[in-house]
Amino acid sequence: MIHSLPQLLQEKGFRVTKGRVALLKLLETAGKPLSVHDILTEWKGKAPDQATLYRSLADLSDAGIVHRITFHTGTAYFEYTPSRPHHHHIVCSGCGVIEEIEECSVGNLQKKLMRESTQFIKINTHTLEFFGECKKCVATT
Amino acid sequence: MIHSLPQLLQEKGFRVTKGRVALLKLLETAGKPLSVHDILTEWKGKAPDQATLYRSLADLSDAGIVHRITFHTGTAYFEYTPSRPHHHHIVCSGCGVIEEIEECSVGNLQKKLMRESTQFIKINTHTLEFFGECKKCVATT
DNA sequence: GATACTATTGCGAATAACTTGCATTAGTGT
DNA sequence: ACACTAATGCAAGTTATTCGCAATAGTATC
Repeated sequence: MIHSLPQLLQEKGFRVTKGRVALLKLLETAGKPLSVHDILTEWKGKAPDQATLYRSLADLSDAGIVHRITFHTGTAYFEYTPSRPHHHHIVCSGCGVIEEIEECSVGNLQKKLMRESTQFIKINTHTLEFFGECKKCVATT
Repeated sequence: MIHSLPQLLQEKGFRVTKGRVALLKLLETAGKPLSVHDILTEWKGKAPDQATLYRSLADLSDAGIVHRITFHTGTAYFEYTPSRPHHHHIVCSGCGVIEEIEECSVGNLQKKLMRESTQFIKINTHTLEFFGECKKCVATT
């Protein structure tokens, strides 16, 4: 870890509050995307208000410290980004377990699109998610 | 068009109702993904109840006649599938305009994942969406 | 350390997207 | 024409997320 979490917040111009440090620590430790619901239950009693949570996540997301993903269910998940580079996921349609995929092979396609598109000039980002069934769920079907 | 819309419904075991035929026709004619909100406003007065709409779309989606996509905003969009093969989209972050992408280069990655994943045995589908800025929006920024 | 300035928080209510229960309507096969 | 049940409409409920506003707590300055 290059920066401490408080440093990271400070550098991005945020105030170093207990809540935000704890939120980042939680996301960092989780090592997988968490939904707001996940975060609230993980935190039990001492959880911040959900409005605060949404606002914090929005701010941190704008600053690039966390990454917001939306799976096909439509609910948002958040990941701590500094420690992990661009990557994607496979989600199990049965139990919802998420596996991380390091490889991303869409770079070339993206370049090609930018050259060929009639309407688009700039492509900022992309999402790529796979859906399937994990061993457990295949076994119980 | 190989099948008429009523035939299509019938073959999949659905009843041929005015509403569902009209819904399919709307989606087919639109030629782009529509949200439930889009559909309701497009239809103005004679629109079906939204509960009916959601139920119909779920049924048609299960039957593979329409395809459900979720962009990063979290709201669901629906496309008429029979006339168009597997494809993806670029969405403009400014105005929301959607362009279709024919090419899909993730087949190899998907095969590789299935071989290498420790948890996943089966991959059913994937989503790939690009986000960027269209000419108009780049110009006005 | 006291003070001022404003980002951040908590609380309550509001909104958007979607779902469910149940009685009614309308396709479908006989 | 009749029976059977899928499909619909209506009202209410749920879940995810946002907003307004007053209270609180970092931060910089003195």
